[in-house]
Amino acid sequence: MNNEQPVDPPGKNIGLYLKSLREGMQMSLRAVEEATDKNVSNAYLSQLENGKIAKPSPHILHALAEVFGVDYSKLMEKAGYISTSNKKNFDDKHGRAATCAIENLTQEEENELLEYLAFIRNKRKG
Amino acid sequence: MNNEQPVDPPGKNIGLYLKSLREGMQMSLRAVEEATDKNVSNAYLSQLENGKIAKPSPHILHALAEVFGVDYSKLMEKAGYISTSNKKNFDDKHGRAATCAIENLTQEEENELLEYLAFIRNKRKG
DNA sequence: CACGCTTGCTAAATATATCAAGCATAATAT
DNA sequence: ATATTATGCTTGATATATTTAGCAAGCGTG
Repeated sequence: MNNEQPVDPPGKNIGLYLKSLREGMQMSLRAVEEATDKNVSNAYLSQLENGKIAKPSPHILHALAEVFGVDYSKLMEKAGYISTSNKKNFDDKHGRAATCAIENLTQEEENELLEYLAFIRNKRKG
Repeated sequence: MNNEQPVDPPGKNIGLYLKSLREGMQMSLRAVEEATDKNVSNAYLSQLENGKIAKPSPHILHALAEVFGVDYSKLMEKAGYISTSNKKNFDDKHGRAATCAIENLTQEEENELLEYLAFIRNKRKG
């Protein structure tokens, strides 16, 4: 049996994720550096986004999570610090639905996203 | 008001905690090393216990948590990766409806939604 | 005592995260 | 056109995590 993993290069997952977050916010690398109060250098963020960092420290992830307004635990997961089973421990221990990938939404945001999701799904058909 | 923190020396808290755990289990440093499948060397554990390590990687903490049968998040907290306020975030942030209505996204959809979310959040700031 | 073995620890070596500085190119202003 | 700036990226340096090898003290046994 061929058991090869999709061979995610070590930090590729979180890298692309962080990049999409930053670009979504239309922030430059240096803007993020500023926003984190210099806690994350632009150089480092670049390497991070391009999958050149294997194990970024939680402090870094925490700073970025705050800037991007996403869940710390989400970044920890993408960084490989919380396997899915672990995530269950982290999150679900206090009774939260572990299945949703986009977390930390206000009700309003959730509504808007649902609307947008409908839109892009529809668009695809045509 | 006297606001002094107990000035915990960097790794002292978790060090003593780990040591008490290990001794409680009556395991030698090398026994723990074995139990973690060599994921944590005895030498490193020694330094850890004696407060000589500032930021042990979550992987290490995870391995130890399993051996000692304690909560990963507990160790993460002792290591300073989850401040008490963060812990609240970690655990009960989703007190807000655990109903995440946005589920079953393709990777592509997720990325698009994240981008859009970033956009509307940014827009809001004005 | 001498021998093997265990234990906690440390020193030297290696690996990796992180940063400051700088490069190249594209955009923008003068 | 040219100077200025913004942006993404690479590089060289430093700090620190983590490992391998090894020491010194203790312990039981022949």
